[in-house]
Amino acid sequence: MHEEDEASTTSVEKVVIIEIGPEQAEGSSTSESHHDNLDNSNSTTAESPPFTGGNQSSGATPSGLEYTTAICQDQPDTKEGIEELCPVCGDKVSGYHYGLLTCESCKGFFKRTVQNKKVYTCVADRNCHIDKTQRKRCPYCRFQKTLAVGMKLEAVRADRMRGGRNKFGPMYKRDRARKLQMMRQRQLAIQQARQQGLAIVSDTLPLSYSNGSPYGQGVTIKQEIQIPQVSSLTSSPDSSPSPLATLGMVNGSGQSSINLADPKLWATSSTSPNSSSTKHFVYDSNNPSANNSSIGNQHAGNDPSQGHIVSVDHNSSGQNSTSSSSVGSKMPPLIRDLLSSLDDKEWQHSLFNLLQNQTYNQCEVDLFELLCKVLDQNLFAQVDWARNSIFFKDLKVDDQMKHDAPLPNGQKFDLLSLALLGVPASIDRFNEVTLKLQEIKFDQADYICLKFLLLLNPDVKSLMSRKHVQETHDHVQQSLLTYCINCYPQVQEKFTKLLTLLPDIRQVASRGEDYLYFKHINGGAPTQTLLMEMLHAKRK
DNA sequence: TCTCAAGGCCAG
DNA sequence: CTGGCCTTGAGA
Ligand SMILES: [Zn+2]
Ligand SMILES: [Zn+2]
Repeated sequence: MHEEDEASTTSVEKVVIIEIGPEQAEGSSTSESHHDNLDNSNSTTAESPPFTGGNQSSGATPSGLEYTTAICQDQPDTKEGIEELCPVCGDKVSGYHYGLLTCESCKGFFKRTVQNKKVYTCVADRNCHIDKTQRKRCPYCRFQKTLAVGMKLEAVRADRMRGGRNKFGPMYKRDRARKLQMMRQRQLAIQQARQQGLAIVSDTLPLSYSNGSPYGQGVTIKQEIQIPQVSSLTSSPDSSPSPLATLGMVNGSGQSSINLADPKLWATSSTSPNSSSTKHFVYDSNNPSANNSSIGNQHAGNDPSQGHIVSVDHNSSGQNSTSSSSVGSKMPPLIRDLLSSLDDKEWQHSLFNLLQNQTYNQCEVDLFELLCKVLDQNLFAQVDWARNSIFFKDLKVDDQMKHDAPLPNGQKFDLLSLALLGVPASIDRFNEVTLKLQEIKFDQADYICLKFLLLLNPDVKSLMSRKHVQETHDHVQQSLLTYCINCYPQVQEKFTKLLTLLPDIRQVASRGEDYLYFKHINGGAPTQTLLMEMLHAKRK
C-alpha cells in the first residue's frame, strides 16, 4: 500500500523538472514500514479551521537548544523570532513529529488518535481554541488542529515498527537547514544594517522544493471525516526534491541580477511596524538597503545599471510622482483614466499575503500547488478589476514580477516562475521581452495600455460585441500612439515596438496556459479553481 | 557510531 | 486519557 497521492505529486515534480536536469522523483521506498492506510469512516463534519496563525513568538527561553529558529516574524531587532512553540498548542517543541515541529504531548496525542482510530466529538462549535492549558479539553478540536497545521497521518506507522527513519527524514533535514540559514542570514542582515546601513548582499543557497500541506485561510483541510484519507488536499508525500529544479529555473533566468532573498524587506508585510510605509513591497531591485526614500524615481530618467529586469514596475509611469512634470501633462485623457484604475498594488499585496499564510508553519509546501493558488487568486482579482474598469471580454493571466519571495517557512517562491505560469522554458522569451521593454522605457502608461490591448482582443472567437471591442481596442491603441509620440519622442518607434511585443507576450501566456492545462488534465494541478475553469472554457 | 523520530510505558 | 521519559533502529 502506498500513498495514493504519491503518484500525483510525483508527476508534478517530473514535469517541473523537465529539461532542467536528470533527477528522478521517487522518494519513499523506506524498506519495511508500510505506514498509512487508515480506513475508518467517521462521519463527523469538520469545519474550516479558523485557526489563525496564532503563534507569536516571544518567550525567551534561555536553555534553548536545537529548536530555536528564527522565523522572520516582525520586530526587526527582537532577540530573535523564536519558533520553538508547538503550532498546535503553543507548548515547547520537542522535535519533529509526524511532519513538523511539535511538542511532546501533541505528538503523543496524534499518535494515539491515529493508531487507535479514535473518534472524538466536540460538544461546542468545533472551533475550540487550543492552547497549552486547554488542549485536553476538546480532543476533537485538538485533532482537527493537528491536521490543520500539517501533521501527517502517513507518518504514523500501521505496523508499529519502532526506530529507524521514515521518508520524512530528508524533509526534516532540509527544513532544519533552511531554518538555520534563515536565522543566519537574518542576523547577518541585521548586523550589517546596523553597521553600515548599506547594501546587504546575502548569500543565497539552494533551496528545495515540493510537497506539504496548506493551512490557514479556510479552504484546504476541512474534511468530512476525522481521519481523512490523506491524499488530495493534505497531500505531501516526499519525493526527492533536490534544489535542481528551482535552481534551474532561477538561475536559468541568467544574469543573477539581484538576489534579494533579503528577508528584511520582506520581513513582515502586514505587521511590520515602520514598514516601508505605504503599500509597496519587496521587489525593489534597485535599492536593497533603504526602502523608503528613493523608491519613486530612480528609474525614470536614466536607466538602471543592472538587474532590474522585469517590466512593469510600479516605479515608472509617466503619471504620478516620478516624471510627472514633463510627461504627465501630455498624457491622453484616456490613459489617465486607465491608469487610475490600476489596482496592482492591491492584488500584489494580497498575493503576498496568500503566500504568507499558505506557508506559515509549514515545513515544505508544494510550490507548484502554491503557484496555482496564487494564479487563481490573481485571476480572480484580474477578473474583478476588468469588470470594474471598462467593459471587457477575454482575459489573460498576465502581469509579472521578479525575484524570489521568501516564504515564512523559508522556502522560496519564485515570482519569475509565476510570470512564466510555471513554464521554465519560457524564460528566454520572457527575458527577451523584458529587455525590449527596458530599451523602450516601458512605463506604467504603456503597461496599462498593453494590458487593455491584450484584454480587448477582437480576435477572440465568439465575441458577442466584436464591434465594441474592436472600437475600444483601437481607441486605446490610438491613445497609446499619442502618448508615445508626445511623451517619448526620443524613443525611436516606441509605439511600434510596443505592439510588436504583443504576440510575444501572448505566446508566453499561451504556453503557460497549455502547460497548466496539461498538468491539470493529468491531475497534477488543483481542480475546481477559477483558473482551471477558465482554461477549460477557453478550450471549448 | 551517533542521530533522532517513531513506538512503548506507566504514574498521575 | 495525558504526557514525560524510555527504547528502537534505519540512515548518515
Ligand atoms: Zn502541542
Ligand atoms: Zn471543540
